[in-house]
Parts: sequence; C-alpha cells; structure tokens
Amino acid sequence: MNNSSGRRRDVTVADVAKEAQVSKAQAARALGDYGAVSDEVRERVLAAAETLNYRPNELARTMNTGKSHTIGVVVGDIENPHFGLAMRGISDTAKASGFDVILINTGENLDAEVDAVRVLLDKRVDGFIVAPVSSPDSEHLHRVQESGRPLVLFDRKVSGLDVDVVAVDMTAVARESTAELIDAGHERIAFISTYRSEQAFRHGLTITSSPIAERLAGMELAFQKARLPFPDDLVRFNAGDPTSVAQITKDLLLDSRAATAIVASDGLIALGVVEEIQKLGLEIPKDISFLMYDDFAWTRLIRPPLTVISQPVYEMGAAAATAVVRKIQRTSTGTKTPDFKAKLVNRGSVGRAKSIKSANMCPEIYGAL
Amino acid sequence: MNNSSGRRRDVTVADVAKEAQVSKAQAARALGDYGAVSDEVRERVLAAAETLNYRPNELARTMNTGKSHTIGVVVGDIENPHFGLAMRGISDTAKASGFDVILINTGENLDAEVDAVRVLLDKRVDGFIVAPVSSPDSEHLHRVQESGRPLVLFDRKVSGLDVDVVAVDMTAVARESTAELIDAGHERIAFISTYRSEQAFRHGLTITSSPIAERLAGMELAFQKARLPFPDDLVRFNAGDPTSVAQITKDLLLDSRAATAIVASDGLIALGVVEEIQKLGLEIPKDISFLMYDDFAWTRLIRPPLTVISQPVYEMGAAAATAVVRKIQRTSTGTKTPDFKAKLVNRGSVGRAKSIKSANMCPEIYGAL
DNA sequence: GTGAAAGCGCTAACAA
DNA sequence: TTGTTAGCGCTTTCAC
Repeated sequence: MNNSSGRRRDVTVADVAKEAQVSKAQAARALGDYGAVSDEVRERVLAAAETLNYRPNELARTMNTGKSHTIGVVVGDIENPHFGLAMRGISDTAKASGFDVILINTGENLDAEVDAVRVLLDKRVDGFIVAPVSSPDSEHLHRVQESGRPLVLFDRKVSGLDVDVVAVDMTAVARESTAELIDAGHERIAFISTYRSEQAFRHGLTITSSPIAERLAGMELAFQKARLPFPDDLVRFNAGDPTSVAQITKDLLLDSRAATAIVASDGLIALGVVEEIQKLGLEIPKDISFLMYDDFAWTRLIRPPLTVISQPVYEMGAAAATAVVRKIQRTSTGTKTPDFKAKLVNRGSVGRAKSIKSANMCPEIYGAL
Repeated sequence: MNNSSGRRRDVTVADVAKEAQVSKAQAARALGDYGAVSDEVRERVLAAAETLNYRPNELARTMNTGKSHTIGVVVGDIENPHFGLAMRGISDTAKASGFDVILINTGENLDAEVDAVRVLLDKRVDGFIVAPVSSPDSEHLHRVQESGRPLVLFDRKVSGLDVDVVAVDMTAVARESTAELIDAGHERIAFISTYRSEQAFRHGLTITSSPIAERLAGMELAFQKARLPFPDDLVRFNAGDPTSVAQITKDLLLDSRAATAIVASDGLIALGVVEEIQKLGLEIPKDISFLMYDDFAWTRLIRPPLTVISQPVYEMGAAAATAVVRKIQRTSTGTKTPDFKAKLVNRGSVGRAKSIKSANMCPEIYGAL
C-alpha cells in the first residue's frame, strides 16, 4: 500500500540497508558485488532487496564508476541493410560479453554524427563503434580518444586517427573485378558513389573516404596493368539520393562516350541504377554491364542475377564488438582484428562490352530523355 | 599544462564558479539556463565556462531532474528496411524537437526486448517508442507505464495496454486485396508470416500480434463476402528465418492442394518466397500470383514488378515521435495521432488463378525436390 | 568484515 | 538576484 498512489519514490540502498539491518555501505557492497561482505550479511541484504523490489540506479552507479556496461554505435544509414547486418553482429557479440548496445543513426550527416558522439560521450558509454561519414573533419572522433574510451572504426578509416579499424581492403577486389571487366572488353567503366566532393575525380585527387579511395585505386591499377587510360570522366560522386543516382545514370548512359559498364558503390545506389537502366529500356548485360558492392538477397532475384562484391558484414560487426570489448577490459592480448576479404561473386550482370555506337544510336533511348 | 598527462578531471560547475567569482549555485543557474541570474553574472560565468572548456555532466543533470532529453526506440529487426525508414522518421522529428534518439535492436526476441526496455529505463530516457515482438508477454511494457514515462507503440498494439499506437489498420486493405485475388479466380490463397505460434491457424484462434490478426481478419472477410471457404490450411506461421520461409513456400506450392496465390507478410519473407518460386522454376504470375506487404525499391526491379501493399512508414515514424514528444511535454492538446492507411499498389505479380492440377503436374518441380 | 562519512556533479529549497 | 545548504543514489576512502 506504500506505493499505490502517484509515482513511488524508488527503493534505494538505504532502504534495503535498513530492512536488512546493516549499514548502507554493507548493503551497497552486497548489492554491487564488490568489497568484502560476509555470507550472512549478503544473504540478508539480497533477501531484503528482493522483498523491497530494489532496482539499482544505474545512473548513480555510472556517475561513480564511470562505467556503463554500454557500447555506443554510430552509423550513417541504418536503412542500408549493410549496417543492419553489421549491427546484428555487434549486438550479438557485445551482449555475449555483458554489454548493452545503443545505436544512433546519423543519416550520413556530419553534424548529426558530431551530435551522436557527444550524446554517447555524455551517456558515458564504455566504448564506441563508429562508421564515420566520409569527411576530413574528425575533431569529434579525437574527442572520443581524449576521453580515454576505446574507439573502433567501422568500414572506413580516418586519416590522422590512430585507432583500430574493422574494414575490408577493397583495393584487391576492386582491381580483380575491374580486370574482369576489362577482359570482357570494357574500357568505359563508370563508378558511382555517395562520396561527397565538390571536385570531379582525377588521378591523384585526395579522397577522404578510405573504402572509396581503395576502390578507385584498385580500378586504376587494373587499367594500368592493361595499359589502358583510366576513364576519369566516368567516376561520379555525390550520389546521395535517388534523384542524383537517376540523373547520373542517365548521364553515364546517354553520353556520346557512354559507359559500357557501371559499378555501384553500395546497395542503395545499385537499386537506383538498375531501376534507371530498366527505365531507359536497356538490358543487362547485353546493353550495359553492371557490378555492385554488397550482396543482398534481392540481387539474386532480378533477372539476370547481379554480379556483386560480397563483404562479410556480420563477421565484421562481430569483430568490431570484440575489439572494443577487449579494449574496455584491457585484455588486448595483442590479438589483431582479423583481416577481412571481400570477394567477387560472378552471377549474370557482366557481359561483353557492346560497341559504344550501337547504344547511342538506339532511338528509344533518346526518346526516354 | 594542467591536463596533459593522464586523464584530466573534468571541469565542474564549482571550477567555473571559482573562475567567475560567483557562488556555485549562480554558476549552475547560468550554465543550466534556469532560475534568476543577472546579465552580468551570466556573462562572466559563460566566459569562464568557455575558457575552462566546461562540459556539463549530463548524467548528473539527469540524476537530479529525471530528464535526459532522450527518446528510446526499441525495434525488432533493424535489418528490415521497414524499421530503418521508420527510424528516420522518428529521428528527424525528435531531433527537431530537441530530443536525442537512441535505438536498441532486439532481433525479434522477447528476452532481448525486455532487456532493451530495462536498459532504456535505467538510462532514464524521457519516452519510449516500441515496436513490440508479437507476444502476449507485456510485463516489461507495463513497467514502462508504471515509470510514468510516455510509451508509444509502433506497428502493433498490445492487448491490455492502454497507450497510443501508431499503426495502419490492415483489415481494410487486406480485405480489398484479397477480394481482388478472389476476383482473379484465386481460392487457394496462402499467407506467410513470422508470427510465432505453436498452433496452426483456424478461425477464431487468438492472435497476439495485431497487424497479423488484422490481415487475417481482412482476408476472412473477403472470403466470407465471396461465400467461399477460407483456406485455413494455407496460413503459415513461424517463418522467422530464410530456411523456414523456403520450406513453407515449397510446401505451399507442391501440396496436392497447392496455393495459387501467396501473400507475404513482410519484405524479408517476400525475398525468400520469390527466391524459392524462382528456384522451383515457376513463373509469377503465370504459375503463381504473389502479393506482399511493404513497398521496397527492389520490388519494382524484378520482373514482373511486384504488387505490394505500401505503408507510409516514414510518416508513421514521424507521428510516433510527435506523439511521445507531446506527451513528454504534456502538450497533449487532445490531438489524436493521425490515421494511417495502407494501400494496394497493383503492379504485375497478380494474375488469373491457374488450375491447381497443371502446377502439380509440372515434372521439373518434382525434380526440384 | 563492518560502518561512518565523504565524495561524484549537479539541481533544488530556502534564506537573505 | 544571490548564496548557503541539502539533497539525488551510489561508490569509496578510512578507520575500527
């Protein structure tokens, strides 16, 4: 009857102590499982806690200890199943180690990311996993480091920030897949990415997103090896929304020196590119070859099934969690995070290059404009 | 030099007060923007805070005020773009009202959901948005209510819990779409859902997930109207993972009284069903008609494009956020959350029912077994 | 093993 | 408007 009306005051250690007839300190020790407590006292305290239905105030605990048993995750776009899957890897692993996981979504927006980091820092999470937006700005990440809380980067490394990074090296697979395209006769290979840049691509341009930089480097390598000029003009950035993706795709396909193959940098872009290709009445791979990063279920459903570069996303999430947990517990037994490899999955969207002319002459395409 | 080595102690209001030569209370008032402070003092305090690089300890604040300016979101499966999109609606809206949003993913697991709620309660979030797993167990949600913190349910209502629910009423659209299937000659219409149940479906079975209950009710209504017996045997639950989805699909299509149309309860199931249909060498909609809930981009990419029931997910997320924020601020101006409607988007996956025999006689299907 | 008392960094109540 | 004094619920000295 003591708590039926209105909001009851929470039961505190003091209450439990009184009930168990011990000091507050002893009660706290028994409840918090630290310090020295006799079996008898512990039992009495635990019993009292039970009857009073005591629930520890984690906030107060965190304030004193600085620990929250929580890992904070910051991702750019939770709508992208890539991160959804990674998130599951993180949660599963973290939970197994006794850590809660909270996530903040930033919508690939730097300000939001800075905010998210601040919030998590304020909440005193024990460790961070961040998939940073591609931006040279990393003051907020440095703040995390200064706070002394472990930080693990996911997918992208940030220059000037010396922390663990869980990512696959895209250079090799980008090179390999580009080589296959070249072997199939493609020289006009386009690359579309959400990477934000005012400047158009040219060899040597500084790219602040490591996975994008690596993909381009791999492509350039393949062209170099084949002694072919790299088609700078077909590298397109800023494909952050469906409209841009559609526009870029159209540009790429209707240009007088049209692309014969398109590489989509992520699943969301791929969706837009394929849709636009279909709208233009073109056929994959007869009219245009297509290759994308990330292997989602829908890529196997469309005809032809798409050739993709698959990444072990769940495992990477798990590895990221393992890495932070280790650091939090200071059990960094020198165990380096494993190397992850992406691999090319050949399905049916890459074919022999079509001569540039024929695509351009096709009247219904012009009509589609 | 005072903070170069090791972890520096955070600067506190006391430090700022000293620097500004005012009392701790005045400094706190100026910093926290409450109470009465003269312009002069405020300025001095703010300046001092600036030079000392003061950062308020939100945890301490929360402990005193009970408020955290944070909304906690609990969803079942962040890999499902349905929730990803909802999440964006929530974040955008909450942020606009000055609330941070943190999310916990439960993997459609009740224990995880209970845990998530506890964590969020412990972190003293100001309000909850929960997309509960379909389970009659709702003690944890009642605990939220007892805590006095606003709770808004997303997608599913929970019986015995009197809170705002942001969801579309599926009955009408389920009825309508089923009627169209019946018009096209379908009587053997299957329904596949992740809903967990030991018992097979039969009329009158209690279903603890409101959207599923509504969909089935709508279907039954349509059959009733058409004076046709409802095919109880084609309602399949427990399609929680790809393997079960594949198995169920096979069952449904190879049975002696096979389904002529399949309705997938969500996008993840749809992926599995379509893949299996293709594997069996069947064609949509010639051999089997198909209908699914949620309108994702990939449904427009496959041939034929899929007929779907689209829901205004982003708007629903936004509405949920608006609702909690209102409750938190106690500005419930009687404004009821708007009604959301799902709508049938006819594309190309529904065709006329094929006679049951012909599908079963198809030799390559038996081969696929 | 135990308890008293002093924090953590902040807000809140009360006088002045 | 200002300052003093108590808290919030917990952990952590430090004696005993």
